[in-house]
Amino acid sequence: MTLHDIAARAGVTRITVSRYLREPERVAAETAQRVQQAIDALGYVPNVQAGQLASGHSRLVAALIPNIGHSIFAETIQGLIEGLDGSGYELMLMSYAYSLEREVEQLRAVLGWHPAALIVTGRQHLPATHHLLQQAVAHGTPVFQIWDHARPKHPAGWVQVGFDHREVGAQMAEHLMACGHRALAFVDSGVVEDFRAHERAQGFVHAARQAGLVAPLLNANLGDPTEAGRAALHELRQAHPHVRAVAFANDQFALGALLEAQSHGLEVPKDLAVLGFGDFPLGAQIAPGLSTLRPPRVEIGRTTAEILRQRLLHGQSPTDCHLPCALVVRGSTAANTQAKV
Amino acid sequence: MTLHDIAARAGVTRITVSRYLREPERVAAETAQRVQQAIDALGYVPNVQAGQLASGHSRLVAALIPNIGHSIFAETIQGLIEGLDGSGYELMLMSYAYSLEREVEQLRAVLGWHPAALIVTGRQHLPATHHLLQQAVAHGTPVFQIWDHARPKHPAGWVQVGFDHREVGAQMAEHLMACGHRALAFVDSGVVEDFRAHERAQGFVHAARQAGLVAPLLNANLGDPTEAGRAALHELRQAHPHVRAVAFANDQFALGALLEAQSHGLEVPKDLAVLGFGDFPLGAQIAPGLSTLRPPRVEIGRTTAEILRQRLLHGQSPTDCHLPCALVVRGSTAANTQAKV
DNA sequence: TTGAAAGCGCTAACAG
DNA sequence: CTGTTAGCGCTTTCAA
Repeated sequence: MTLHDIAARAGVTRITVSRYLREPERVAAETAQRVQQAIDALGYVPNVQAGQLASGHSRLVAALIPNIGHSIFAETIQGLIEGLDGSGYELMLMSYAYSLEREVEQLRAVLGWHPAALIVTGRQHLPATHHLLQQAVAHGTPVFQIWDHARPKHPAGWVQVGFDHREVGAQMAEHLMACGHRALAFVDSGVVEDFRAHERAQGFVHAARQAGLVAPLLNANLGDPTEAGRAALHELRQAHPHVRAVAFANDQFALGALLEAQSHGLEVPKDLAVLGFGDFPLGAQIAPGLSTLRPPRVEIGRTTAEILRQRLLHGQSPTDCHLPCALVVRGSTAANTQAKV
Repeated sequence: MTLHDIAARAGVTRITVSRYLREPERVAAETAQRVQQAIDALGYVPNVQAGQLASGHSRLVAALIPNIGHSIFAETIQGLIEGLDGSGYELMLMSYAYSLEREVEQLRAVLGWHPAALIVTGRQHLPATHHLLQQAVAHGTPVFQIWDHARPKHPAGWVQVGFDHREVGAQMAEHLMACGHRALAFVDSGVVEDFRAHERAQGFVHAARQAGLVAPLLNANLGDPTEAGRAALHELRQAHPHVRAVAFANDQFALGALLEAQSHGLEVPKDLAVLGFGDFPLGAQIAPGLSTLRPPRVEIGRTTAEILRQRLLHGQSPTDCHLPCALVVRGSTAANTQAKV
């Protein structure tokens, strides 16, 4: 089923059908009608790949995501898809399970599809990845770095949509200090490639040091994150029994620690303040509610889609969008506080 | 950067380069080396779309998912991606937010890419969707229905990977009855298009009726599912105060209900047994642990990928894979029971 | 307003 | 083992 079949049935040539599909106003009304009838009758679906090959224009956007199973990224993807809906662009998703080697491979594979834009997560990649991205940019393909936003500003062609994770780490320390705490600690992710978690950790420790405090930094175990949070709290209480306020690289760790603390009879937040990151759904349901920083999960996807459309359709767009995290104070850091959302 | 450039640099013609890429053993070792050098030097990436157009073979798999944001589907996608990794096939993902109208549109859009296989969620679609899928099958494109498995068996070309949701509903009723309960109820999803939840509800009510019981059936509100679970329990206690065991369409509802029950001083499972579906991570962490049915989230993705590879590479494959749910008994239905996983 | 010719980058089939 | 010819389904440019 090709243009040819439609053309034959409508009594025109292929080019007229093609033109009707792309610029219907340039075809006589009466011809248009016959063509449309033929299309409907035969259930014609244009071959996108042939069209792209001939025109040199791609309608494909490729996104490289560390782990789609993580709900935090799943919502961003959902936002991306919704934002792209109706634009004519399709999304090709690659998930590399936090393996940077696989990221390069996936990038290589996807480049063969000649995507109109590339979306990558964060700023940290293997040199080979950077090299390929540079080439793509040089070739006119915009590259979006999402879930991150940091100075120094990247060169032209690159777009950042996200927030500064060091700054978020600092926000976390400042909130705990504002609650009156001086004995702080941070539990970082044990996944080496979770660079953004490490930046939050650094931001936290740095802010504490600025305030004259020394905040110990632990690494959570791999495996089930809630279990890891439990274990981390256990370890922390052995090694640093004086600590009264702990921030975690994510809410799952924090939740595990909260449950662990309670099961040992500690009162939260009186004996121990607990602060998470991510605003996962359950933090609002448990008692006490989990204080946390809420990243703009869906907004990152939607904004990226929006900038993408501007860029691809009109050639111009912002190169930069800072979407800050919101501090959500619940009971785990501030006694007698209503959920402030 | 095309085959031509590589060929020129290696002192051969395009076809030799093309052949080297696809059947390296059919090229002289010495030639192969020169070609490879040229490829490396110029950083050549073959144009997938041109190749597919010329060969008529597609290396694209399209998947239609109700909602990627739902972690339950996110893990299936992760499984799919992992299972497809290294096969040379790429995944194109479409999420239609449980809108069947959008599902048809997305299907239409993706058909233009001439995918090698289609993956759809469940068996229930608009007639237009069914029609298009039929056409695809008639054309030799296999269609996978995932997250569902039911008789009567579909015609050739279709593959089911999942489980029978009515059966799961029955399993839920049977577990509660085995715990000694006679006053049962089911809280179904309020999303009209969540057909699989409705099937679980029907299976539940049917199994209860077989046992001579009348189990009331409520619909949860839309919006935040944990809140909806809370509200549903409230409503249930007003309308059917005698009920002592409730099953829910998913764990989030169940969790909300569990928390609601506890906040009203009800003892779980003594005063009220609570059973969920999905085995979301938190059910194991809270006290009492949430009893639930665990669907093979990741396995559905992996198995689908496996069957897909068999089908696309060797032409033959099972047409059917039943992956049952596991009953996970924790404290919310059985007092003094260890988590049995 | 419509059509003819040429070609996008690659591969199939056959020939050498 | 390598090359030639033809063409995948569509779009571009130009001419009618």
